[in-house]
This record gives sequence, C-alpha cells and structure tokens, in this order.
Amino acid sequence: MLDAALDVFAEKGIDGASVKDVAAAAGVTPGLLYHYFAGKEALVTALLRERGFARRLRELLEQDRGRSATEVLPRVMREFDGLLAANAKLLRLFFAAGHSHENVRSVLAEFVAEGQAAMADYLRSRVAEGELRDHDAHTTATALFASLAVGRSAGIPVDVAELVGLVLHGLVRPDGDTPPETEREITGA
Amino acid sequence: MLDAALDVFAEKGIDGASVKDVAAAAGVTPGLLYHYFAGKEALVTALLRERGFARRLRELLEQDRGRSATEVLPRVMREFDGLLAANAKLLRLFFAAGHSHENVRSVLAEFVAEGQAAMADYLRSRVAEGELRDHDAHTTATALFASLAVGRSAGIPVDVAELVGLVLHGLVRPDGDTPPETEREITGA
Amino acid sequence: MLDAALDVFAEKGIDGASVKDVAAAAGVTPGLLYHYFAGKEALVTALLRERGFARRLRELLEQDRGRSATEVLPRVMREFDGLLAANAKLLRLFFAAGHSHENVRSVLAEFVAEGQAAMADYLRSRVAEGELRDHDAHTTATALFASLAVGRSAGIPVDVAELVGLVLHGLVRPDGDTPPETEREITGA
Amino acid sequence: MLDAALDVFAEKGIDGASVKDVAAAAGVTPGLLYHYFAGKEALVTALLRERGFARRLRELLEQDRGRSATEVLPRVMREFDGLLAANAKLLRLFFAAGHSHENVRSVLAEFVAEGQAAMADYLRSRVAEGELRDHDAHTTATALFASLAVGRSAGIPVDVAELVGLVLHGLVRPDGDTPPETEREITGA
DNA sequence: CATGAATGAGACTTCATTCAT
DNA sequence: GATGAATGAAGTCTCATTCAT
Repeated sequence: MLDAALDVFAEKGIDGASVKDVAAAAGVTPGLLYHYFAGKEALVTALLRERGFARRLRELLEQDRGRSATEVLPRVMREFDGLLAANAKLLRLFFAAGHSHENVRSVLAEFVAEGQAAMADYLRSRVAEGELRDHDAHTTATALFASLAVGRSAGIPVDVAELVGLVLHGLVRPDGDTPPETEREITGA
Repeated sequence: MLDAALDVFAEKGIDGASVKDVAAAAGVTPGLLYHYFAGKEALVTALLRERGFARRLRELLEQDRGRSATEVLPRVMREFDGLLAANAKLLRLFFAAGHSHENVRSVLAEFVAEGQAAMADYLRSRVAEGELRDHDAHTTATALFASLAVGRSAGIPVDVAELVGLVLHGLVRPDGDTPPETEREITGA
Repeated sequence: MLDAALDVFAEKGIDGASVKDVAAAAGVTPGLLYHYFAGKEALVTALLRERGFARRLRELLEQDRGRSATEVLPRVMREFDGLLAANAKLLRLFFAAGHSHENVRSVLAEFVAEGQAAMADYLRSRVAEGELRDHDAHTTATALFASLAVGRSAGIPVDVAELVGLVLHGLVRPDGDTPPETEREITGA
Repeated sequence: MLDAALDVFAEKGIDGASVKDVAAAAGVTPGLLYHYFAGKEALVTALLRERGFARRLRELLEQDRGRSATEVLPRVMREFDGLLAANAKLLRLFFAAGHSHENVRSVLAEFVAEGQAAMADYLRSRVAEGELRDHDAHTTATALFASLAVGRSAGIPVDVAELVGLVLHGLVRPDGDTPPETEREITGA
C-alpha cells in the first residue's frame, strides 16, 4: 500500500494525486486506506518515515568514522547517489512535499537535518584528524547533498566523481606532508 | 496581480492556493483574473516568466566574461544569493512547482537550464583562459546553484564565501609544478 | 433557498438531510449553497435567525404590558399556538437541533431565553400590579411554552384555553360549593 | 454495552455517533455489536426499551390511585424530576431521536403516550372523587411532564413545587378585594 | 473592464455493515 | 463469541471555470 502510494505520489505529486488514485494503484478501496492511515497526510508521513534513507546515510558515515575523506567521500557519495537513483520517486516526493501540511514538512526537515548532521560530523572528525583544513562543515555537507539531489531531481546530470573531486581538492590541506590523495602518492612514487 | 499571485502561491503552494485566494489577495474578483489570464496555469507560467531571475544571472555573468573566476565568482554568487534572499517566495514556488502541470514544468526547466548554461559558459571561458583546470562545468554550476538554493529553501544556512572558496580552491591550478590531477599529469607526460 | 432548507430539514432532520437534498429542493446545485452559506451549520443558524419567532413573541407581550393577564394570556397563547402551528416545520427543527454543532445550539438557547424572558417579564409586571400572586415567573413561562411546543411537536393535542385556564386558576376545586368555573356556573344556573 | 450506547448517543446524538464510537466506548469491536443487535437502529430501540422509565411512572401513579392530588402530585412530580435528573442522558436522547428512523420514532411515541395516559388516568380518578374540577386531563398531563422535561433538557431551571402549585392552584390571586378575573367579578355581581 | 452568481466534477472522509477467520 | 479487514455508498465541501449583466 505504501509502495503504491510512493508510485502515485511521485508521479503526480502529493496534491496532484487523490486518495482514490492511491487506493486504485494499491488495488484496494479508498475506505481501506482510512482503516490504516488517519488521512492523506498521515499516509505521506508514514511513507516518508518508512522509506526515508537518512538512517542508511548515517550508518554509512559512522562505520567509516576513522577512515580518510579521500577514501570515504567517493564511496559514500556514490552510495548516496545510488540511493537517490534507486529512490528517484521518493526524491521527487521530498521536493514536492515542501508545501504540504505542516506535519509533512516537519518530518522532512527532520530527515534533512539528520543527513546533514551525519555528514558534518564526519567532516569535522576528519578536520580533527588533520586530514582536512578547518572549514564550515555544514556548507560542505549541503553542497554535497544538494548538488546530487537537485541534479537527480531536475534531471541535470551530475558526475559524482567530479563533485567529490571538486569538494576534496578544496578542502585537503595543500601543504606537502599530508598527501591529498592516496592514489597520487602511490602513482607519484 | 502577479505580486499577489506570487505571495499566495509561495505561501500555500500552487495546488494549495485557489484562484479565489489569489483574486482576493489582489483585491479583484476571480472573474477578472480570467480576463487577463487564460487560467490558473497561465497565471503561474506568466508569473515565472515575469519574475524569474535567470536573465539577470546571465547578464551578471556575461559582463564579467573576461575577468578571473577568483574575482567574479564571489561577487556573482553573492549577488545570486541576494536574489534568492530577495525572492524567497519565488524560490519556494520553484521547488513547489515541480509536480504541476506540464507547461509549468517546462517553463521551470527552461529557466534552470538557462542559469546552468550561463554559469557553465563562463566557467569554460575561464578554462580556456587557463585560469581554471579542465572540468565538468555543468557539475560545478549545479553544485554552486543547488547548494545555495537548497540551503535557502530548506532554511539551512550556507555561507557564500565558504561555498565559493570550496569550489575555487578545488579548481584553480596551484601554480604549475604540482599538477592538480595525477592521472592527467602522467598521461600528459 | 431558506424555504427549501426549512422544508427539507423539518422533514428529514438536520443530520438526516444532506446538503444535496436541500439544494435539490431549492432547485440549485450544492455548490451554490456554499456560495451563500459557509456550510451546513451556517445554513441552519441562518435559517433559525431568519425564521425564528422569538421577536414576534416579545412584541406581542410588550404591547400588552398594561393589560390584565386574564385578558392577555389567552390571546397571546392563542397567537403563540398559531405561530407554532404555522411554523410546525420550524418547531420540529428546533427540537431536532439539540444535538447539532455548538453554534446551532447557542442560537437556539438564545431564542428560548428571549421568549422565556419576555413572558417572565410580563408576568412579573402583573404581579406588581397586584393581579397575580407572587410566584416563580420562569417556571410559569416554561410551563406555558413547553406544554404547547411539546404538544404540537409530539402530536399531542393541547387545548390552549384549557392550558391558560389551568395556569390561571389551577385544578383544585376552591371548596365545593363554589364551582370552579364562572361560565359553567352561570350556564348551570 | 447499552450503557456505553446511552453515553455516546446522549453526548453526540444518534446520527452524530457512529457504531464504532459506541463499540469503542463499550470496549468491544463493532463486529460484536452486530452479534447482539441487528443494527444501529435496533440498538437505539433496545436502549429505549431497556432504559425507558414510562413503566416506573405508571407504577408510581397506580399505587397512589386513591390518594389526593395535593398529596400525590408533589411527590410523583418530584420523583419524576428525579428520574429525569438521573437519566439526563436518556432525556436528551429522547429529544434528539425525533427525526431518526421510523422505528425509533414509534417506540418513542409509545412511551410518551404511556406516561401521558398514566397521569391522565390518575387525574380523572381525582375528578371522579370530587377533589379536582372537571378538565382536560391530557392537557394537564402534558403541561406537567413537558415543563419538567423541556426545563431539564434545555437547562432552564424549573421548580417542581412551583410547578405543582401552579397547576393545582393557578396564578390568580384568590383574595376578594382585587378581583382575579374581570368576567367573574362582573358576572358574579 | 469588472462582477459575482452559478455549475459540475471531483476531493477527502465517514460509516453502517458484512464476513472470513 | 469475537475480531478487524474490507467495502460501497454517501456526505460535506472546494474549486477552476463560465457567463449574463
């Protein structure tokens, strides 16, 4: 039922899709939806909560806490991009949900903040380790996620490797002793 | 009348606001709106066309075609951020419009593409001038705009100077001897 | 439109009649009802306010302020009974409205109180004049109105003259030799 | 289960309360209600039959058949008022039920008639005994019950002693000098 | 230009009732 | 006895749009 809702909402938008549409897509009657969800809004928030991927993002970043950004960022962003690609519908839903009722908005804000914080935490840990220069981690986190999300949502092709490269070479301390990229050290040797 | 429409649509969303709402906010009757606009959708697209700021962005970038990115980017992004701040309502409208009728969508896509292209063109001109390393200008343009737009739209503070610094220091060739990208250096050797 | 509403609500009850029913009876579409009334409840309260007869009752009683109860009461109650008979539909509506939304209830209470007060005021003025014995005017007002209203509403026949006689002279035979009713005495003589 | 139904119906009205509401208040599932009652309407009529107090009223009056009205009426009306107070919910239900389905209506009418008849029978027995003057007993019965019921239902305070006094002795001052009724004085001259 | 009455379609939601378990 | 998933019909209300004035 949530699957059907995701499909329909993603395709038509939350306001654009009727409860009847969702019910039809799920192969049930509208009445049954109200047996399980208090209303349309509750359906949307349930959808967001059940299918959101902020948690997965935090897991990714936390298990890599000790590893270098040059190694972690490409991998995580690729995985994040994969999540976005796999959940393209959900992503569109996220962007469309901006003007829905207050509840939907707060659930969304919560998720965005969670993802932001996970990335910012990780980045700051790399600053503490001396790998990255001191910077505003929030701005960087936003740049990373927003670029990918907007790109995928708007159909603008964004190259993950390019994006990570862009961000990394701005952040890595330029002075000699700590090499910015592992591969370069090796190949440069 | 467009001003009122902007206010109302930004606050309630396009689907969430009725033509009557817009008319009331403009101090006219719904009937009169139909005297000037073919319908609700026409009102939205007119609004986007009249109030959009893609043109202003292109102007900004074209008059600076010859100047260095280190000088131009901070200035342009600051100005772009100012536009976003001044047109917060319009921005929310942009994000909300994603799932509206086809016409609205295409007008939107057009504007985004126009802004993208303006920035990408400029960036490529700086690559040609030798200031910036060769890169995927579209990805960079997306990163720049998306970060600011998402930040402002979602209420996440994004520091413009930080963002520009982030992007610039990844792109500017350090100064010859240490090449920015290992692979290219090697293949170039 | 209010006429149609009165008919329909009186026949089916407020909850039992749909807005569609009312609209159909008025020969318009449901949508138009919402052009004039904020909702079903507003329709009911408007109906009560426009068609209520508490005002007429007060007028009746005020113009008779100086006259004796034995003269006024029969006349007023007869007229009140006439109002009830003429507005039988409205009366049923009054009784049925008890469980509707709060607004309806308060409009109703207001009317009942107004009628009550008008009668109680009059009765007290007759006490002051020495015609009537001192008593709880509210209880009497309630007895007069409630009897008639319940009788008409429930289809129980209530004789107005009997009711007024009852209230004015009571049931207990004065004390045997003097017969309770003057006329009968005379005719019996 | 009937208790819960009484609570819920009295509070929300018969149409205003759903079967689910009743079931929830009774701590059972809607399905179970249908195990015991054929439907919502059957539930209401069962409620009226099980909890109605017309029978109690008849008992009261029959055991007092031989006693004087001046003694019986105050007592019975006080007890009836007590029943109303104790069954305030039921009373509201009675008034609200007026526009329900036909079955409910007929059960109601039956009860009212039963109470009416009991009182009228008693009054007539007192007329036969010579205590009360000849009169329309139905009108008196209606006046007695309706006043109390409407008063309690509408929140208008009705003094039982006053009401009984009113009915028994009337309003007109009995003492000689100020004549109670113009006609009587004149005709009595 | 301007009004606002009028409509028809459709939205969200509720609910009495049934029935497989 | 008891559950609760499931449904179909209906209800209230909104709204883009039209049109006579």
